[in-house]
Amino acid sequence: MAERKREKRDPQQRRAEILAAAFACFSERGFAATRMEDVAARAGIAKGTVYLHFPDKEALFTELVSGIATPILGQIDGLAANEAIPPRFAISMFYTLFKREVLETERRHLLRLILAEGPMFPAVTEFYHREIISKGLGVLRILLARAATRGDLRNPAIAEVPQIVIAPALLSIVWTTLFEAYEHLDTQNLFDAFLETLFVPEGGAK
Amino acid sequence: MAERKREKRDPQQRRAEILAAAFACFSERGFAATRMEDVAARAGIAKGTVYLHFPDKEALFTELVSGIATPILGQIDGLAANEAIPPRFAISMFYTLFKREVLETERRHLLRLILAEGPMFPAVTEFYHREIISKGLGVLRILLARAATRGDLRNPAIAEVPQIVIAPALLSIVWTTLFEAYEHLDTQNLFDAFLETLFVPEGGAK
DNA sequence: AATGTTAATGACCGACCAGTCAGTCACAAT
DNA sequence: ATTGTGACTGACTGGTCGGTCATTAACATT
Repeated sequence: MAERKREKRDPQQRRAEILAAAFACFSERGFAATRMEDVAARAGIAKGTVYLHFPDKEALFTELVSGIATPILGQIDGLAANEAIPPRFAISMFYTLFKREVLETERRHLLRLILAEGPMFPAVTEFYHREIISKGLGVLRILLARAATRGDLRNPAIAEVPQIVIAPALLSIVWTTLFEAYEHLDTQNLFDAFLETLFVPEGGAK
Repeated sequence: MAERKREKRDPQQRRAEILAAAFACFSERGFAATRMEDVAARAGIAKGTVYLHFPDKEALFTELVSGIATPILGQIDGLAANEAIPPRFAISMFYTLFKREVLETERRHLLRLILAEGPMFPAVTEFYHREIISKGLGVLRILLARAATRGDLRNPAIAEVPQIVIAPALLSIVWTTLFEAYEHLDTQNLFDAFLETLFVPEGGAK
């Protein structure tokens, strides 16, 4: 039954398969509860093979969470570059991007993983702060400052606390991965209502 | 050295000591990484003794997280009861209460625990949604509706998404327990700026 | 003082699992 | 066909830890 034949692979491809399997396992069971054998089985290989590609469980985990994040980076700071884009539109795009690329994909589990396992892996937390949070806040700071000078913000003071923009995104992640089963949250509505609260209504800007 | 003598105790007190020790251990290392022996040692007793008070590790954990939350409940819905209290003030008090009773105490670790271990313990998640989140949202819904009819809200539509009010609180928990070491977040400022954004400025109300 | 009662102890058991490594097999080179 | 290479395998090891229980100590009763 399901006789698994030995099969050589391109190392890159094998690596990717292991990472994909590891992602699935870690996502649904957490770091501690995931067994290396589970990962191997999911990747369709033997346990020992995993160790040909990653030194140990922790390395597999950290490489995984670091690797998945990087691709998103490019998209983010593209938003601040073009000064012609109205700040409100840019932040709206930020939410849309977040929704489409994270919240509604398997990547949302990655974020939960970082929230959950972060304290156990300071290196991962530090990496995320440096590469994602810090850069994201930088972009938001620019956008909010621009919005403030244009008179687009109902409360210009929030330009000093760009974390506020992240708050609904964080909430949506936590809600959908914890409470969605008990009570639905309309994230689109959440983001829309929040944007409408931050920015003065249409026609209010000069 | 430190010869530990046998010592009988009032069962209630012993229980409380074990729960306190368990809270400390689970908070700082998570469920999986905490050993029952750690808990026992921290409580100053032998491992077997823990099992005289709790059937197993999981029961200890769930009882712990359920038990600590309950006391906060009373304070919360006191805020909605009195109609004379202006909604803005009530929500401001909500943040103050949250800051003083959760964010700046050891209880903040409890919240992180639920975020982190929640998916592993559906019973706990369900309990929290039912007893805390759901009730809290109910109160917020009332307060926001009241504020909307008084014309206090810059964007009345948020009365339909009370989760928005929770978002900054959630962010503050996650930030302080994950990123505070790398970048400070002034939570008072966060809450103040957010309140100022939600509500029309002084004198704007009727 | 002797006896009974019960909380407390910690050595022990067995399940579990990260990581290893001697051996195997697919494929390439000759 | 034969041989060499190294990716792959999975039984095994060493250690860990949740949970048990025979024993012991503290206290109560007589």
